[in-house]
Amino acid sequence: MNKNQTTIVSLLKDRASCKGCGLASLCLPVGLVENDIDKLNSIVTRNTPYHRGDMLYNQGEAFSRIFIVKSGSVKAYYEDKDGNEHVVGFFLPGELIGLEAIHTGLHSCSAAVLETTAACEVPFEDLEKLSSELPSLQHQLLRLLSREVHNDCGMVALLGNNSAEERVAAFLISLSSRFQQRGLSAHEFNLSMSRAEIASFLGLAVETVSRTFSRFQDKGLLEAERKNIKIMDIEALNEIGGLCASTAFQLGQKHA
Amino acid sequence: MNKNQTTIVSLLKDRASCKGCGLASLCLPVGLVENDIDKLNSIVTRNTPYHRGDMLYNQGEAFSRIFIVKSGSVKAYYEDKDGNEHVVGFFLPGELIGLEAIHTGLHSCSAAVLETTAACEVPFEDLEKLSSELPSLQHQLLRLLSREVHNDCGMVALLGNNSAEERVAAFLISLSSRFQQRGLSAHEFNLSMSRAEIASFLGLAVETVSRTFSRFQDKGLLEAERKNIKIMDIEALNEIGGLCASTAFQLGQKHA
DNA sequence: CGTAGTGTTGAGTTTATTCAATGTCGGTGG
DNA sequence: CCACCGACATTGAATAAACTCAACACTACG
Repeated sequence: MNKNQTTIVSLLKDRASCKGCGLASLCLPVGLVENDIDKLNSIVTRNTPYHRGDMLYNQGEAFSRIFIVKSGSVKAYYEDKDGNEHVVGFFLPGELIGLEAIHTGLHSCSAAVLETTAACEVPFEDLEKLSSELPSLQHQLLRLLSREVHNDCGMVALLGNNSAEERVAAFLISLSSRFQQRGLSAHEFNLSMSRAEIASFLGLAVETVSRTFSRFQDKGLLEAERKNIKIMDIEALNEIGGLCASTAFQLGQKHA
Repeated sequence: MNKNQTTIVSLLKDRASCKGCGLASLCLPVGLVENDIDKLNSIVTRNTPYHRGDMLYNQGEAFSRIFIVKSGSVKAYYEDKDGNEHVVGFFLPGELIGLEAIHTGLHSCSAAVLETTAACEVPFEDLEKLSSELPSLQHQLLRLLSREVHNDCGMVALLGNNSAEERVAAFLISLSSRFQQRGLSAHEFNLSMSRAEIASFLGLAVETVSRTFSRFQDKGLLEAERKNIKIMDIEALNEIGGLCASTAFQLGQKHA
């Protein structure tokens, strides 16, 4: 991981004015003063918690606002003409949801909450307006969009060229590093998504994901007890999921 | 295709001040007046033509500027630790190159010119500065980044869930529609990329791409004479490469 | 306690891959 | 001008990886 990618959350987490506001992702690492943060705060809505199955938005819906995950997790998925669901990303705390819709003004996928989740929303029009007043906010917004592009490129490379084992390893490493970034354990965590959702995201069959978990377990790389994952040998996983390890690609992570 | 996605190129192509300047993609469909376009022009460098094999930037290099394709084509690819090349996108006229690097400040992939190509470059720092002065330019920049995110989501969905035939069909349809957007024929065009590059991008073996072309030809869907492609039955191809047809996803197209 | 949802495991099949051979185009030099 | 070479493309046959189908296990929840 790049040093200057250090999440803004950690940099701001003890700033009284921003503590727990969920805006950390949008506050530039440097540059946003208290006064600016107040302005940002004023356009943000803090919603009551969402629950498993709640929708942040639906495919085809008009785009008006983006969401920032404060805690919990969300999946983005696309439903094809036959009604099959295809997961295109997972969002963890600090990540932005809905950026794919700016350009058309319509959401091309749906966003569903995976577990009890706190998220705030920002009307995009207001955010855009504020961004032109605050160059550092504009900069951060561009960076977050770019990060998304970057991560998606990594996914394209992974899906295009890697085996089931490599995909699963890369996925686990990505989650691990994202949890670590938020100050959580990099070695033990809970999966909020089902095997089927992981499979869909990685372009594999459920059975293949399950088998791969088992094989990793047999090799002593991890211990998987349903949703609970304990990574025992992160080095070895890194070796297998080499693509993202060897580059700046950070898979599955949708935003900073 | 969405009506309000109409390319800016077409909207601006007979504006004297912007004609052939390559900036059409950045000029907001509405909102940028002559004076603003002059400002934009002043930060843009017009390079002498590039030739097959020329690099716009290399993986790992520091990010400083973005490129806009005026004519020709460019591939973006990522080289893994074993030296294997993985194509992550193709850029056609009007599209922006290098956006993936904003967030880290380093290019995570390389951009190589596929045929004689004209492209201009814009220092990103200047572009960012100008964007905070011109809200409509900021808006357009965000839209272009979002479009990239959107398209990459489509690629993830395609690579994750579709067969070789579906991928190749979707790829051809994407090219066709992009050529059409630029006022070229949607039914007959030249591929500037090799079968190997297509295969890498679609996550297939060269042989599979070749066989798929042959099968489409046998079915009368197209006539492929090496680089020259004639699409005979675009409806049927649309049917096969259904993913992108049924949604707003526009595969492989990196930017507006 | 039973049921539905989710996850795991096994067996056979399918799809795309790999390996290998052959064909075609475009350029270069005799 | 033609022959030759290398890069690229196509085709065939055998292989391997992941998929599908099917059965079974576990857990959670009513």
